[in-house]
Amino acid sequence: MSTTPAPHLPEAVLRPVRGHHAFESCVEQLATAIRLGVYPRGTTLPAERELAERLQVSRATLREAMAALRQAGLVETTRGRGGGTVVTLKPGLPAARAAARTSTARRQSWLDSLDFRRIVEPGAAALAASRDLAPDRLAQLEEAHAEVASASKPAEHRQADSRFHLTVAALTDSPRTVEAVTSVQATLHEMLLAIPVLGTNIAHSDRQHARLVRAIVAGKPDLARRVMEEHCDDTAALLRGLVG
Amino acid sequence: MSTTPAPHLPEAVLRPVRGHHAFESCVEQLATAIRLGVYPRGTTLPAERELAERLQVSRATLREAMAALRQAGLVETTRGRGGGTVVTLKPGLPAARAAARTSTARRQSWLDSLDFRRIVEPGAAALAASRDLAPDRLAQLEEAHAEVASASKPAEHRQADSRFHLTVAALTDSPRTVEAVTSVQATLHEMLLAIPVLGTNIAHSDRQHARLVRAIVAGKPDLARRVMEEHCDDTAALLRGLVG
DNA sequence: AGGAAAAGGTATGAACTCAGACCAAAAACG
DNA sequence: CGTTTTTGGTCTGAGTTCATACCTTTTCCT
Repeated sequence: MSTTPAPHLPEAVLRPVRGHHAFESCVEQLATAIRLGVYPRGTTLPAERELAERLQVSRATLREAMAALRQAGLVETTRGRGGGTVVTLKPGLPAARAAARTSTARRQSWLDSLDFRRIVEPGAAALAASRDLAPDRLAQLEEAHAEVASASKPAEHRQADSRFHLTVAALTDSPRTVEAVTSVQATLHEMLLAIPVLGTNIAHSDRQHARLVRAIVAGKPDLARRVMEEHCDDTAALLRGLVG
Repeated sequence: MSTTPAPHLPEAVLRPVRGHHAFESCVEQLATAIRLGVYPRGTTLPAERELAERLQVSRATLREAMAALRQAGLVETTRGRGGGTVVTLKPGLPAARAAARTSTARRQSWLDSLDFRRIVEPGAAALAASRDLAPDRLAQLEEAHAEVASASKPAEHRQADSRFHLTVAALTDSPRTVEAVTSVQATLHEMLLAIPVLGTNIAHSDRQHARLVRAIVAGKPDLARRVMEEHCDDTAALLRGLVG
């Protein structure tokens, strides 16, 4: 009477429920935002009550997360009006390297991210280019690009690059797209910190960014997608060679 | 000393931590899998212990979710060896319609899903077409397509259609892609249940499915992507007109 | 018939999370 | 200079979730 469904779908569809330990999710999100440069060194995070509201957790839980960030040396906190929690992390080195040898599972997840990125970021670029963007939004894009091009130290360049990609995603006005790109950039950031940086790669990458900005500003979705695809392919080739 | 970051990124990047109430996430995932036809009527769900393992929750929590599904009339449970939990939901009507008028937030989320889908599903189709697929995987695809084409009642067709799209996603072997498509299909399913079905649309849709299958089997990523884009655009136009 | 195995059903104590109220410090404001 | 306001720090009781046992029912196999 009871049959079994074709096995390939259930296996693929059911995924672990994440978010036990709400405070871990908070730490992960905040640490990611800080490492990707959404909150650069020296900036102040939103007040605890506001952050708790945004992340939809109780302040108690958020504070645990903050304590963890503090202990990890990512932020420092001062009390009283005008106080708050300030980012102190220097962009380069820290954390993440701890798990020295990358496990097989980790590697699988990394490679998966490269595939997913190749879908999501070009799609986001095309969607952004198809939007009718107000001048101030285009200015955000140009500024993000200028920051990447002008970054001197590799670590700063890395953060500026993440910010640039997130800015492109934000131009889509699509929350789910932004979420996907954020997630992908977090993994990518992790991978890039694990390999040496090459000046040639950075220069090459910057040229692609410039082309991408032009395509988006000109409102050419197909071109924007192709440029971003090329960009993803180049990064992926580099990473697959060095971590795969 | 403490500056504030450019405002557009934090706003976009920080998203609510989901998964308070682990059992709600379980209910959502299982109900979605059942409604999308991953577990069609009459099939048996995996044993509680196995499901708990898969979803990474305790059995206690999973059982609460099962109780909810049981109470909602989606499943029935029998004890003892050979027993288990069987899907009893008839594909068509139930649930979801409760929230009659769609709130503005809901509508926003729906429109966002259409944008995100237009990125993810064509990307998944292209990736699937670029894989070197074993014959049995192609057979899964052909079978899923045959099920869509041969479904007589609209409700069954709807489930078969979801299964077809999930099968395409599964061919990518990319967990994150499958997750994205699953999520998108869940929202889409909800939307499609809220509008009347038209025979012409179904026939049109089936032709696009057929073209898609040919493109994937032939290993033509660009073609597969274009076909899927067209398919998404057509559905989106229909839905935007009827729910927007 | 009689066990072994597989499935759901039950129970318990520890840990986590929540909401809300309240305290303390420090800057801004009049 | 003192009051107000903003911000982090603290506490508490109720509700969830977890891990880990153990029990009951039913079927399959010898």
